[in-house]
Amino acid sequence: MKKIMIVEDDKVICQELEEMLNHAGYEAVVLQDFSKATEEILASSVDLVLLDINIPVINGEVLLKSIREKSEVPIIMVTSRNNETDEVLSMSFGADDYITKPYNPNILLLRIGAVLKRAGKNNDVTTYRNLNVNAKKGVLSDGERELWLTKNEMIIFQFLLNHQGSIVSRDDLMTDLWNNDEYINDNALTVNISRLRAKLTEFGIENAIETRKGQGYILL
Amino acid sequence: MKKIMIVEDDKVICQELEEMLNHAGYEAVVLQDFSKATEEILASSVDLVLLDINIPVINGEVLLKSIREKSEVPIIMVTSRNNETDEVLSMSFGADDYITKPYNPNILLLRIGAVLKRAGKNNDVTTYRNLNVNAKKGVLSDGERELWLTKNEMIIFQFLLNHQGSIVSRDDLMTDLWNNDEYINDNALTVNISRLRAKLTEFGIENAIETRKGQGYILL
DNA sequence: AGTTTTTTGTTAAATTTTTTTAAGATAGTG
DNA sequence: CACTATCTTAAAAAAATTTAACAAAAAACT
Repeated sequence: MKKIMIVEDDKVICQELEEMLNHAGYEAVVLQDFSKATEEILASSVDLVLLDINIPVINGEVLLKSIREKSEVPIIMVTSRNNETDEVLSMSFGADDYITKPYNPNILLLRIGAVLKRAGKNNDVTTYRNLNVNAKKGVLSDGERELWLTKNEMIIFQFLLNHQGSIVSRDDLMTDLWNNDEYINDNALTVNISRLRAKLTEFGIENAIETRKGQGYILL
Repeated sequence: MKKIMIVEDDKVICQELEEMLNHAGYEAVVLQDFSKATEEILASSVDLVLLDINIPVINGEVLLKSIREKSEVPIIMVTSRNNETDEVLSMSFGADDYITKPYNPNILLLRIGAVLKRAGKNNDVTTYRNLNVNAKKGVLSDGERELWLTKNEMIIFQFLLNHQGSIVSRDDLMTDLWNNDEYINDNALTVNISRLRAKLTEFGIENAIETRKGQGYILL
């Protein structure tokens, strides 16, 4: 479950947000002590921060910049309508999105979803067509069956997935796999690709990985 | 220069937008005929579409969906403030962002910048006439068909594209291809050019690469 | 620690795709 | 018209990739 940190001093709004987020399937956390905001947020390992620009003790934009120095955590700024330059500034300071108060709850949820989705590309669980790809467990599943990928197969698949639709050179894949530390027969890659393809075929996914001779591979 | 298609029926707003975008360094294009909107947009190879949800002839959301079926081109929806569900719906139909009318020009530019930046990570796509030349995918496409180039064909085409309108000597091309490492029959180049021409012809593009005897080739 | 199983890398032969070569045809130029 | 640069086509060659079988290494188990 995704964890969202609410940084907002109005107790009423805070509670409303908390309820709404919990109701929408997130785990809402409210920042208590604004004086140690940066530290608390960094330490809390949340998936997203909802940050009001008007908070006591520390200015919202300052906090934004200070978080950005240390972390890439997605941040949505909450700005007040009467100050449009806030929005412009926030974005250029590294916010992922902003929303003006008072906001429509549906839109807020939508934006949270969009930002998380964008950020989630660095995550453990991704999907490919009808497959769930769980990197941590090293398993592919289509709801019915599960199939294990070996370490190398998963490395390759993830790399292709992160570059889906683009040609990925064999060199890049080899660097990703073996980091050029040791010399490895470049056919080892071919064999691993071949094994990955065989597993995808077991799910009925064929020709997902195309060969572009002389250029690399491309995941369709 | 990034090309932006404006889909909007209010002539005044259209002109304002056009000026603003041009001033900001974009190339603005205004859609003229709403009845063939999908086709025109797909064929125009723009980098972004600014799509008003309230347009005549075809409903904005329908158009959005119809474009999305064929293309990944970034789309920002322009919605009216009094109808908030539009925003929610648009996003779920595949828009990359939306903005409510009346909008702050700075914010619009910011959003355009953000969306283009996000999109730009996926492909370094250039265009040639009605063709998209996607180096990462190694394909040419005209919206309908896709055709991929081999390594050498892509090298040549990119080189010509980078020097479009100028004569490129055969020697330069050969250096670009083989780096003068080894001796290669200079007819190899001719054959490669010939094959590239054949592929362009499949898109109906003929005489794009002209021969200038004794001097080289020129891409028109 | 020793055994078994799984994963990974290697090799060699087979296959596929791309590139080069070669040779005759075509077209521009003086 | 003669000369040369370029084009086209098909066949040959080269390069890249695939596959299968096996060996080595790593991991899991007893």
